[in-house]
Amino acid sequence: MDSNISEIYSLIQDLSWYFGNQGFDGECCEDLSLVEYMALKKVCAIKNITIQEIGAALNITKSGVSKVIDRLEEKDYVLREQSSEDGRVCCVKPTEKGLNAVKKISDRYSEYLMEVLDSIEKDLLVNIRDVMELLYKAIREKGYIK
Amino acid sequence: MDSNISEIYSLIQDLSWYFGNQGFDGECCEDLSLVEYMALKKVCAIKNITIQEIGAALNITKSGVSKVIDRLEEKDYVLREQSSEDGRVCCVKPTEKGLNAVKKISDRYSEYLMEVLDSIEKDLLVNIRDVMELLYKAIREKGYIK
DNA sequence: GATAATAGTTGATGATGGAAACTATATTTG
DNA sequence: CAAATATAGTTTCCATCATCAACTATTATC
Repeated sequence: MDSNISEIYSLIQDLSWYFGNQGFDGECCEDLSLVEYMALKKVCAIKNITIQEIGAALNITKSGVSKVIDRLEEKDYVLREQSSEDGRVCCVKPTEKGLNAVKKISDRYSEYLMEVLDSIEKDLLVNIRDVMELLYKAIREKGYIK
Repeated sequence: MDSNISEIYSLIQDLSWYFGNQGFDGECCEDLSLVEYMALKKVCAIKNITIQEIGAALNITKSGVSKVIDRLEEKDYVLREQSSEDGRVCCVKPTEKGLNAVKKISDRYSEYLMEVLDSIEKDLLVNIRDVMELLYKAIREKGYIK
């Protein structure tokens, strides 16, 4: 086992903890939980996304997604709409409030990251982005660990 | 706002989702939840760690940690021991089973990562590790986002 | 048209984390 | 040294939230 791999794994895990539920504090995110925010991001990113698509993207059951969308709809971040092509399908769209919230939270986190990476040189920053991108794409292609 | 920062933020968040609760599946991890595993890792890494130290490391309350340790102790992954120096303090130690579990799970994830990073060159791997390390250290120094 | 398949919702249940009250021990103070 | 205060950890109550299985509504198949 390449020791670099073990170290990378451990670093990702610890990093993930910071950006997971424990690091994601209600205060900086309006009234959104992490999963609500993740779902909202998908809704904003993909036009007319369905319940099951959100579930596939976030690795949660359709039942779980349905309730997340309930909450988001109740708080006026998204709207449900029946698909005109298939009456069984529920298309989810962001409201103006939803779009704004995603932007605001994203900005807040970026600002935090900017402070964190303050002393780091520009070209190294590009390198970080490239590395993260490569890593994420590879993992996404591979799918969730089973 | 440097667009690299926004992209890095977004990548970390998505990556974190994979390695957070949603990607951490009971099947590959004995009977441990993510928080249980994270706590167990701390217990294995730091000799005679206390409840509050675990809480500080994982950003959860002492009440929460107490219950996580309850579960870990019940499943025989850790032991509680009263500190000889201060009777109020509870030192937590891993059992043999606990040590083995951490190793096994860590290996399982590393194996997954190895498959993911299969096609990547050795020197780029070192680069990835360095970047992740830099990022993690910077974030840890900064503390949790508030 | 009847049957099967599919998308989404709902009710019951279980896991789990936080706040506040509580216990036990240690430290400070008069 | 006894009382008051502080601290570490536990427990109780409660809120959140995800899953499973059953259900509804719609579409596809035969």
